[in-house]
Amino acid sequence: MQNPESPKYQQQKQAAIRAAAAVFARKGFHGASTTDIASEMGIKQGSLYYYFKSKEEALAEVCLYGIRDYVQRMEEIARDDAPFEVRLLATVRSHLSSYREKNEALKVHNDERLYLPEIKRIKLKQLGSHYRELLEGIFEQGVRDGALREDLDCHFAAQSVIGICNAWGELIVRDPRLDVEQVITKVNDLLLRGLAPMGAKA
Amino acid sequence: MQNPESPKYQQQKQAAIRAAAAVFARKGFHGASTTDIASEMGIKQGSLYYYFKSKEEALAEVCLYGIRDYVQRMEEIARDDAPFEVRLLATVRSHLSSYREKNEALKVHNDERLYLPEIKRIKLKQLGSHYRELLEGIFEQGVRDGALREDLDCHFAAQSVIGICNAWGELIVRDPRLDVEQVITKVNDLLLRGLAPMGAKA
Amino acid sequence: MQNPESPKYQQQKQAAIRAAAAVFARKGFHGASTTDIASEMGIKQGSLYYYFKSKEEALAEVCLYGIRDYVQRMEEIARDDAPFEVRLLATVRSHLSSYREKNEALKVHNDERLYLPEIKRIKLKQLGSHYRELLEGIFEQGVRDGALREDLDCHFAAQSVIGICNAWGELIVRDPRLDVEQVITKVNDLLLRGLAPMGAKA
Amino acid sequence: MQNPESPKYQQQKQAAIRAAAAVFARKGFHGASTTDIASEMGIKQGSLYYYFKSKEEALAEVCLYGIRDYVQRMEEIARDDAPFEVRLLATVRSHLSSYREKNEALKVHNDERLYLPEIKRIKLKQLGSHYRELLEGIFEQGVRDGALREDLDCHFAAQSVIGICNAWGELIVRDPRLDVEQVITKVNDLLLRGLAPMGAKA
DNA sequence: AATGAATGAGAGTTCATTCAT
DNA sequence: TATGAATGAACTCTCATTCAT
Repeated sequence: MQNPESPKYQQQKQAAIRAAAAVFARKGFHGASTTDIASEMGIKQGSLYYYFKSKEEALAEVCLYGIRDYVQRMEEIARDDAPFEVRLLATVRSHLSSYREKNEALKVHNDERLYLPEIKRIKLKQLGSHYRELLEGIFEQGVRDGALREDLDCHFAAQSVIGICNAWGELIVRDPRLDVEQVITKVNDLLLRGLAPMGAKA
Repeated sequence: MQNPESPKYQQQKQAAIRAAAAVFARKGFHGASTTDIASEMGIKQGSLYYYFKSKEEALAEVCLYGIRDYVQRMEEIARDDAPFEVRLLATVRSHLSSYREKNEALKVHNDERLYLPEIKRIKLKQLGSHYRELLEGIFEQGVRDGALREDLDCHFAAQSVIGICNAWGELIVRDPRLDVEQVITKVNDLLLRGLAPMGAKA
Repeated sequence: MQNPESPKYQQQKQAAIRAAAAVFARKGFHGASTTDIASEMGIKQGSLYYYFKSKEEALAEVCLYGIRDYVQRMEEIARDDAPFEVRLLATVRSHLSSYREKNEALKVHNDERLYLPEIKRIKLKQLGSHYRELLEGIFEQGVRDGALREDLDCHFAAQSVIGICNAWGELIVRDPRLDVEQVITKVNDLLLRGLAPMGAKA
Repeated sequence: MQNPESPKYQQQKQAAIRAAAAVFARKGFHGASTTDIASEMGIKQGSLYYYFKSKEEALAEVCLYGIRDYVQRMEEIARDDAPFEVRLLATVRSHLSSYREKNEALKVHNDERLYLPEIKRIKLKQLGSHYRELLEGIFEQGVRDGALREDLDCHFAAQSVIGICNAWGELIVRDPRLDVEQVITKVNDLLLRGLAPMGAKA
């Protein structure tokens, strides 16, 4: 809207995005009202429109906010030259701790982004694809290094990692008592070694 | 509401549930209107109330419908006395083919059931817990049989299986070209053996 | 909306259009609220949307209603093979009595139609142009017959007739005590003979 | 509000009135927003209230501005001792060139003044009546001088002149290519001599 | 002299729900 | 068994207005 440099404005806008994320995560996009969001951040409903042009735009901004540094962290992991096991663990940790540490924006991105019109989803799609490609690259490297099976379907593997992390992410969000670090370890272990005992036949 | 035994009524009621499932899956509970549901089944909006007392009840019935025979199939699998590998595969197959074969009700159960008031969710919770417990039982049996690692956290494992199946289920629903049988095989394999090559150190 | 054949629906829709016309005439399009319109026709605000998709559509329908038989009457006058003086009088009479007899829709058309988006104004434009062309045709015939000056600018004349009639129309609407028949006579006379005495030099 | 004498203030106030006139003319009183007006004059919305106590007051000032020197010019014409034909032409010219030369305030006065509360319209009414009376006086003088028909209804004539001028005024505002001087001539001629050929019977 | 920020009232619109028929 | 008609509450969004700075 106005002077987007004003620090006060920037700060409030951030608060608005976080409030929207919290409410969307709790009630879903259509189930959440702008009154909910406004009162979550302690202003009146009409004032919300000082920060968002529309409820839909609020969703767009939350989704972007949710996925942005999630992708960025993956870029760092991909850039890093560590062995596969380290990078997988980093990936799982980054993904799962997003759900606990930061806020609910990632969950909102996963669950509600489809309610955005195609055109507002382009950027999100790019980021999502980018994430998956980076992850696939890590898997391909893992195959070359012998850290993964030769016949691995890297696309399938990447989707599965994302899927299982999102599933546990939801559980983490819903149950605040869950020990995230422990979940991270177990997910990582499951992904690497599966459930069967070592040396079991295929 | 009268004559709820009449076969015509039963038949239309089923159609109503399926229509609601389709629409809820597509637009979410709050995003779907009763007009959407009615027109999906080819009747007028007001007529819906002949089959559902309220929109919320429609959701409840869809969720129940979605999870009921999903649980039932799990009961059959659990009752069966097959080796663990067979039962895991059966579980994954049952779960994933639900998404393709039957209808969208399971997805609706997963994504929208939280919008039901606590009281209408009791039955669903029971069924869900029952499912998880059956699955955990299968895992425990697998541990005893030596088909799974001794130190396996069976609760974690069950949740993970459910999570990864739901994740792939969403992908299956969204992309009709996916080869479900292939996904089943790969998911099953990933769960059993993980991504690392055989004989890799822990 | 629904079965547009239902006589009840048609009847109520007419009432809605007339109510909207009255309110728009009184308060202008932007100054009128849908609550005003609804209460003018004795229903609740939300129910208005059973008859109009939007307030804007209500305006469109009022305008169309206002101009439609106004044009139609002009077509009859144009078709008729009467001498010019008769047809001019008929035109003025038709135009001015519209304002008194029928309703406020013509005034709304004149004053508010510009608030419609271009696309909803096409039909109105056609009708308006048609009206003016018919009137110009009458003037051209009058020139040929010698009832009008040879050098008359028929386009100018038509616009002027329309303009002066609309101006008196507004006065008629605003002041119910005005004797319309007398106004008709005087306007007709002014148009034909002007203000100057007979035989005055140009 | 302080220092209303400061020349800068006076200048900006004039700009505000002109901006409001332009916007009201384009969108109507209710259709125009204070943001529109502010941005038309290049300031921010809140700053408008430095010049107007309220939007309604802005309308009042625009109307007054629009009609004031319109009346004043009429006073000059009335004071002048010219023959009737000269004064009529001067009247028409003054009225129509207002629409082109000055600004949109006169149109706003004509179309929107009724949205002012009775009390704020008193002054306008006085001015309008004064104008009409002056014009009627001119007509009465014309009758006495033999420049007009003996039986002329001067009130009717004055209203008609005003009406036809306003009608053409709207056309002038809407179509910038119209040759105003030509319209003036033709309107004047129509008023004086009517449409019929010289010497036609009544 | 002007603005950024906020507000509260009211707008148009949608929609779950009811009910006579 | 189904529908047309209506309703009232909730919702998103706009906007005139205020005021500290």
